Amino acid sequence: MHLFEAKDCAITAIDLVDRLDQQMNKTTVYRILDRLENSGVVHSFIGRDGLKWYAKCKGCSSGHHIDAHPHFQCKVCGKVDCLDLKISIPEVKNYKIDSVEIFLTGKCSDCTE
Amino acid sequence: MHLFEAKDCAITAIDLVDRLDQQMNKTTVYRILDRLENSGVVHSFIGRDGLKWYAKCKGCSSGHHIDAHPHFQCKVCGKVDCLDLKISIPEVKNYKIDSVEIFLTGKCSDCTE
DNA sequence: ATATATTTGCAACTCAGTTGCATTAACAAT
DNA sequence: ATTGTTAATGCAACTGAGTTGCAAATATAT
Repeated sequence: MHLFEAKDCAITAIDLVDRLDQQMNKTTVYRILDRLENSGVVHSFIGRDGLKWYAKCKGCSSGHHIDAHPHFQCKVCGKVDCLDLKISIPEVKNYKIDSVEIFLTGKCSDCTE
Repeated sequence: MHLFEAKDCAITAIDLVDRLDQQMNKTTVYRILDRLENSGVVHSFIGRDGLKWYAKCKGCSSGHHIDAHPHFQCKVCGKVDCLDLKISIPEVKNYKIDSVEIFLTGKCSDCTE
């Protein structure tokens, strides 16, 4: 049932909806994604185009996602990867920081000729 | 004409559209924002809700925005600020990084009781 | 004054995501 | 097994930010 989250890189919600079109309804996909996110199986983030991306969690727990790992989108092929990289955000005066989201763009190795 | 970008913190596109409803058309606002962004006067980023935010640039040049400064949204009041903070992203093997976008959430000083 | 290019307004459209509601499936309890 | 209750699904209609096409208006140049 929830097995379809075995993708290694990130995927957009609509992409999943389209891919599962034969098997289940749009609404159902969105609802399952919500549930998976709340239970800490996947995490989501918003790309520069405003689309919602999903990727499976490694170090996240339900309720609190460790969002500190950056996401990288290749400008050429459009693929999005979770980078296994720890970025530390310094304390900022007057701001109590709860969550961190980092979105990088550039060129992935596949597209670097 | 372009003077309305004197806001100190960030503002959403729709918010601007609504605020300027009496003075100009929705489409015009979006087009002016596009132009302002391309000419390096403002920069834009996408919030967790998928909305487009705009804020005026300090160290950006047209064509290449210095996006390395983080944006912070207060979970209580919803306000978004540009933080004057330089985050360095380490080199990552197999990834050529062009742009960096950092979105933080938490509590701002106004909302910390 | 005429021609050309740029800017604006309006309406209709797009499309990712949501909502309401009826239907079905899952699971208990008697 | 049968009824009752809860959760999961499907479908259609909606929402709302952002876009597009095109005509009208303004500006700029010749």
